[in-house]
Amino acid sequence: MSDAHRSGCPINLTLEVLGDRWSLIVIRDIVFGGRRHFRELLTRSEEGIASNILAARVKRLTEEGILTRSDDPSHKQKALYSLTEKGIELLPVFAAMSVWGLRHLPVSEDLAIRARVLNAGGPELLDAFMDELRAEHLGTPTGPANPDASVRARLQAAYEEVLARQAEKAGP
Amino acid sequence: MSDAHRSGCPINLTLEVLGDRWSLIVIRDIVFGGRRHFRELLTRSEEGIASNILAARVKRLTEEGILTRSDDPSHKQKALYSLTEKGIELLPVFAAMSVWGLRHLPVSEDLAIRARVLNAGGPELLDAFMDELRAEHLGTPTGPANPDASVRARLQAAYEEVLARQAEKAGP
DNA sequence: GATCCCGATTTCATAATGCAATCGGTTTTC
DNA sequence: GAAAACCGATTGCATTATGAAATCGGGATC
Repeated sequence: MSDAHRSGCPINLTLEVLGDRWSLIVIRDIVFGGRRHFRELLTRSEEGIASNILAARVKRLTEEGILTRSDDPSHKQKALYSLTEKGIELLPVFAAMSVWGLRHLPVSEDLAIRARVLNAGGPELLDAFMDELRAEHLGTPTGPANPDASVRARLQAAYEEVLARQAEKAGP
Repeated sequence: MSDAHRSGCPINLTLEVLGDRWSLIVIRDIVFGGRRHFRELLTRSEEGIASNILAARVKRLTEEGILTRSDDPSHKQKALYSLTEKGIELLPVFAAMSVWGLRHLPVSEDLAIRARVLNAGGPELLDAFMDELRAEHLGTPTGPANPDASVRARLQAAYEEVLARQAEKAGP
């Protein structure tokens, strides 16, 4: 990482940090997939990231203050990756990208449902999700009247429902 | 451009199209800078893009349906690049990235002011800007009661005001 | 104590990036 | 009407980033 920036434009600086094919994929899997360990990110990735690329990305994202790395108390050599507030606040970027991809690119229905649900929920659902991530990753005490079903669980349920529907359509 | 996608996830597909250091810079200069010609994009770029990179990007973005290329009637060999609706609808992505960059990265005040103004205007200003871009790039008839000052002109004015203030502070 | 799993690292090939010079053509200048 | 400037690229070449596959040493498991 060079200390010299191409320009001080917010969009440019954001691209210098996240403008590649993998960084946001890794963060997406942590945010939406609930992955916290290296192996989870490596093996349960839709896109099949290579281990050296993943290692480089988590290192870089940690240096950039988007992730933090800590030891998993239950397993001495297991690293636990957590989002920082800086990382959690990428959620609106994901939301905007999802809306665009949903409208203009050939998304598969099963993987698109999460984006659809998240978008349909509006800013309120987005905020609720961010609060949930803060509780999970920062240890922030949960806010007033925590809903019984977490946002991620709701997104996951919607995803699995689509999968089940596709399976039953394909062959009973 | 390979036809095989890594996955059908909206975020992944978006990254496959725009996930590099330059694509969004080029589009940003067209959207916010009003650039329409190759030379303008090449020489008036804050970040100093190389001509071969720019050529590759405008070609790719055209193939992806984000830009269109046409002949400038006033100048036989001048190419005019226009945004498509697909390109115009990247504006919310820029907005989200700007907000994040503004909050978490070392932006320079002069280049940040546009992002601040656009963000302060909320969804209404964003929509107005998108309508303006449609009129400019798609030839769409302007909507009801077109405001006398265009959104881009307002952003530009704010930018120049900051520049002037900085100049006067630096040396009268 | 053999085996498996852990977060990486090494090796090597390919692709992207970046700089400088240049292209064939058009338009402007004097 | 010749010279100069400008147009959107393209080429050649060096450097850097990316990526796939195999592998690492150390702990955990049984």
